[in-house]
Amino acid sequence: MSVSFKEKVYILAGAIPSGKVATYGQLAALAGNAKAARAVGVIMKHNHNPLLIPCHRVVASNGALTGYSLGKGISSKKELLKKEGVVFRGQRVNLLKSQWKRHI
DNA sequence: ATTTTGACTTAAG
DNA sequence: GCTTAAGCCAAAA
Repeated sequence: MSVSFKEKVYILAGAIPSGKVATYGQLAALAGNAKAARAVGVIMKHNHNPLLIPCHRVVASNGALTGYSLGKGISSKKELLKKEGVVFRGQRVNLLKSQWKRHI
């Protein structure tokens, strides 16, 4: 393959529209390996393009906000998502309404 | 080349 | 709903 797994993840992450969120597992699956969700997390942490890669739109499968390397971390991430219109259910994101569904 | 790590996920109690 | 345990993968050291 021409592009590495992480490059696909970057591309996919960058394709997440505003107001929507995707799970690590989802990105991993779209990137080619549904079981590489962990790797996706590591990649996100190591990412160096926060402007091109809205990693704040990537959440855990249960809708919880796990990590964030910018601002105040989770707090900043949550506020940012809220601002974008993502539906929150308390401390977690309502994936039923705000999960990004890629147009196959 | 090998080992460690980590922003995950699912299953079970 | 929360905690514990185990599985699985790619990237970094």
